[in-house]
This record gives sequence, structure tokens and C-alpha cells, in this order.
Amino acid sequence: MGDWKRTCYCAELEEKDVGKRVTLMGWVNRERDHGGLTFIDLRDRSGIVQLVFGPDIDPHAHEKAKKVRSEYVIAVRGEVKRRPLGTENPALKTGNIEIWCYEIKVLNVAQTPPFPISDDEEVDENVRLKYRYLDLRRPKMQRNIILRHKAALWVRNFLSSQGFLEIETPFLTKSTPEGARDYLVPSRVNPGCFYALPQSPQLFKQIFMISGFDRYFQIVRCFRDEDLRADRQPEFTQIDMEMSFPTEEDIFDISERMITGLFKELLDVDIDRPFPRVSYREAMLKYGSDKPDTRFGLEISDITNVFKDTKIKVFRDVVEKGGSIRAIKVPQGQKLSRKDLDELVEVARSFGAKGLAWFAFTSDGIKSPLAKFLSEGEINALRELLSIENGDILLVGADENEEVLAEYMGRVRLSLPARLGINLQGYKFLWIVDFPLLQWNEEENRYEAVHHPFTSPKEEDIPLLDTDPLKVRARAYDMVLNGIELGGGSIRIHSSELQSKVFKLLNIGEEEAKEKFGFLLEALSYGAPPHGGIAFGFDRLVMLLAGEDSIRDVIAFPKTQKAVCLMTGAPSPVTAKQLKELHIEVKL
RNA sequence: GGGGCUGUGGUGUAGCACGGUUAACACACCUGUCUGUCACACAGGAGAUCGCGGGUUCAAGUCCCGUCAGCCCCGCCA
Repeated sequence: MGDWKRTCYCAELEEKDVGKRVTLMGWVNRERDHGGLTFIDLRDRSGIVQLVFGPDIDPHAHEKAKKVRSEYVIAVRGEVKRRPLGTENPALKTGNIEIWCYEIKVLNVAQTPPFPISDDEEVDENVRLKYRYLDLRRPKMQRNIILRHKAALWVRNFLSSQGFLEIETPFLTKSTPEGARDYLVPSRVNPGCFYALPQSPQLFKQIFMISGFDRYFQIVRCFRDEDLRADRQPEFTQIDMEMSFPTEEDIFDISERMITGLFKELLDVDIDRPFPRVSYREAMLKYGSDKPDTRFGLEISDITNVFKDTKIKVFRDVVEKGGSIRAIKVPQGQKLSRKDLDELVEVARSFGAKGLAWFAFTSDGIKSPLAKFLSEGEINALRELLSIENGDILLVGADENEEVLAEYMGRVRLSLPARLGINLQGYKFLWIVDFPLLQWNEEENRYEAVHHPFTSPKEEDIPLLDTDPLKVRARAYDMVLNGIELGGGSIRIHSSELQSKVFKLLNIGEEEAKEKFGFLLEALSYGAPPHGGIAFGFDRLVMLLAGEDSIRDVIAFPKTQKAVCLMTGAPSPVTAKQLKELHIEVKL
């Protein structure tokens, strides 16, 4: 660069800078050579500004500019000029000005990139990820990554202003039972022993509370060796928080202020608070999901009572076995074609339904394969219960298994907006509360924690731990946005006796508990304050802020579905020497 | 572990259901002309054996089997 020094970013320049002499550095976004006059769009992270070269400005610089190609890195010296009348470009932030360049230096040449550096064309993700450094030059990715930075910065400032301290926790830590599969790291100095990368800093943050730091947070990487999805990859970032002496309300309050503040700051969107709260039970009934998308209605209703004495055999069987019948009323159901209805049945089937009935209410009566079995009384009862009008279609599921029924009705519900042409927009937040503490794991024949083993039961439900553990409700909560789980947390157990009891219920034996969590149990016995917290999926949060459908678009170097980094080629085999040092033998 | 979609010059696609000369189009790229363009324009040019392997056939981008990769989903994700 010699003694050249950049004076500003390209898109910072505006009309008031006209007359200034500037030195700019950046990438050639595009070159337009008109023979007697050459234009270059110079790009840096701020945006684009037009450079002008010509024989009347500087013939030598003009000759050099003609030889420049896309993505060359150049430096120019020139004067900011008002564009001649009629040649302004309103599509550019800097469209009223241009730089008349009298000097140009090529700082580096570039191969022709494998895909255009622009947002115009959808490039195969394969190629994008292999050349991620070029992909990240695209304006959209620059915006997303900068947005991510701003979000992290805002969160840090906010939480710090609320008295939270950011404290780091180890990445090389202890493998714990329960939860996701761990990523393991072999220990060279302790042959045969392994660290685990943290699935979350859960235990450390609880220990910070015991240590008296009162309020902790961390924007921290977490690792879970499970299969990937559009909103899930094996290493991801959490906004992890914990506080001492909180009630649920304190956690809701701080979380809502953080999230709404973030949306205001970054998107200038106002979100009402407090967020609605829905119990897990109600969510499963009305939406068939513990992370409901409430941007549209089409709620699920229980209509079991209508069919107490029905002639429809499949319904009667279900009712007799103590099961339920539930329905989604689709107003203006004629938008659903026969093909749609067939596909909805398939959706239900793929999630465990034996079938899905439908009743079309029309002015000529009921249209349905089951129409002739429906009694007048049942029809009237349905009309009244669900305020049905002619034109509505009722989608009806019946199952003796409540969970299966909820699940497939929820899946059917989620597939409806696309079929009905309902446009999903806006930001619908809610809290899901009153989760059960435990669920039964059929395969392992034991209870397991719905949230995690450190979650406190509701005080009034503690006696149920001995009599009916599945009825125990947890002091746990999830924040949901548009059908995506944004974050979750709980008030923790702070008594070592209660913690031991829960471990026992989870079939974690005394020995194992001591070996795996002994330090926690011991710590809890040294004056642990009541404490609780929450953690937010930062990648998902930024994804939603950016309006993207995949967290890969807000992570600089994401992994593919096979957990591979296409740019570096990780993971890859290592040398025999490395393995030997780690006392590891590989068998394939 | 399972289901689905995709794979054709550098990029994005067409062609494939119905097998048949030199695989088409746009953009990008290269050369040239051009003093107000900004998706510059115009003229010319180079570039793909169709993800990979096998099979059927006189003949395969097209049909069949397998395989690899990417994506979406189920399982899994305290």
C-alpha cells in the first residue's frame, strides 16, 4: 500500500463530502469500460461507491483502471464529485456522488470467483460453503453477520446494565449422563480419560450462584452431538443466564425486556409485553405442540363429548377406550381441494394417526365419507360447540393415545396455512409454562427429566414425587416465537436432599450421582441460594431477526447436515503419531 | 437408522415422463469497439462426454440398479 492510508469507507461518502480528496480501498464489484471513460463500482463492507476514470481526469490511471477485473483489490485516490445532472443512481446510497480518480493501485489480483458476489442468484449451498469467504462477501451475508454482532453487543450491554456479569466457563469439562450425546476430547496426560465439550454451562452457572456472583450471563458456545436440522447444528451459541433469589416473574421480566429491546433496537419493531403464557397442557391440546405458532388460529378443539353415543365405529371405539376426539375447524374449507384433504390424511398418518376424518358443512348438509353415520344430534352439537357455518370443513382425529393425537393434530394444523394461502407474518411471542417435571422413557424403562435433572418441582407438587411422579409440574418455562423454541429455563433445585431425591427418581444411583454430580450435591450443601435462569438460542434469535430460514445463514462457518465443514474439510483423520500420544486406537 | 427432493459448461436453469446427428438458453469469462454507464451496449470467441460406478440397448443426459454429496423432514436433540 506504500504510504497510502484509507480515509474512509466507500458508502460513508455523501453529497456534503463533495470536493474532498479521499483515499479508498476495497474490491472491484463491477467494471464498466466505455473506452473513453471507465466506471468501477468499489465495494467494502459499508457498501458501494462509483469510481470514474478518464483521460481528462488522469490518462495514466485510466489506462490502469481498464485492466482491472472483478474482485481485484484496489486502492484509489480521487476527489468526491457531485454526479452530473441526470446520471444519479437512486438505487445506491452513494448514488448522488462519484469519485474522480487520478491514481489507482492494484493491491491484489483475483481469480474469477466461482459465483457472482451478489444476492441476485441462489447459488448451491455446496458451492457457497466451500468458498465461504466469497459467500460472506455477499451483501446479505455481510448484513447478517453484522446484525449478529450488533445483537451480541446489545445483549451484553443490556445484561451488564442489569447487573449481570459475563464469566467464562470451561470447554474441557466432564461428561454427564442425561441429555444429548457428548463430544469427547481425549486427555493426553490422563490416558483413557476424556473431557466432554459442554452441552451447556448448566452446572457452572449454578455454581456461580452458590459462589455469590448473584447474576451471571455468557454468550457461549455449546456442543451436542446430535443430527442436524435447519435450526440446529452441533456447535451453537447460547445467551446463558442465571440469577439468585429469582421468582419466575423476575426471569420473565428480564428476558422479555432483553428480547423486546433487541427487536426494537435492531428492527425497530414494537412488541407488546408481558408475553402471553400458555400452560404445556393447553398448548398440547390447542396447538398439538409445546412450541406453538400462534401467528394463525385454526386451533384444535376437543369434541369427545359430542360422540359419546356415536354410530361411527372408529370414534366409538376410541371413546370406549378412554381416548379423545379432536377437531380443527377450517373456515371457508372449500379452499381445501380433495387432493389437499387426501394429503392431510397422509400428514396425520405419517405422525401416527390411523386416519383423519373430515366433515364439510354445506347448505345441502354434510359432505363426508362418514356423513351417513352422523346423527342429526351430533351435527347440531358440533355446529353449536364450534360455531360452525356453512362452508366450513372440520378435520377430525380420534385416538386412544392423547400424545399421539395431539402430535398429529398439531402437524395437520401446521400444514394448513400453506394450503389455505395464509400469509404468516409478525412476531408472536409466548411463554409455555407448567411443564411436567418427568416423562416416562419407554426404551430405558425409567423416568427422565423433561427439562433437565436440576429443575425444581413446584413446591405444592413435591409430595407427588413419592406417589405420582408424572403429575409433578416443573418450575420450567420456554420462550416461543413463531413456532420456534427461542429459549428455555427453570428455577433450579437448591437443596441437596431434593436434588438427591430427583436423581433417585431418574434412576441415577447413589454411586453414579456421587461420581457424576458429587461436586454439585456438595456445593448445594454449602449454602446454595435459591436460583434459576434461562438460556436462549442465539443463532435462532439472529436467524429470526435476519428473516432467514436457516441458522447457517447467520453462522460464519456452519456445518453441513453431515456435520462437515466444506471449507476446511473437518472432520478428518489424524496421524498415527497423534493417536498414539492420545492412547487411542481406531477401529473401523 | 428411515422417508423425500436435488445434482447438466464457472453460476443459474432447459432438455429426462416418450432413448436417436454438433446438449440449448441467460449470466459470468476472454478479445475488440465505444466519454455518462450503473444488470452499460454492440461485435466476435472459448468453455460441459450431463455427480460417480455398473447394467439394459444398435444407441443412455434421458430407462434400471447401486453409490456419493447437498438440502428438507422423522427418529435423536436433559
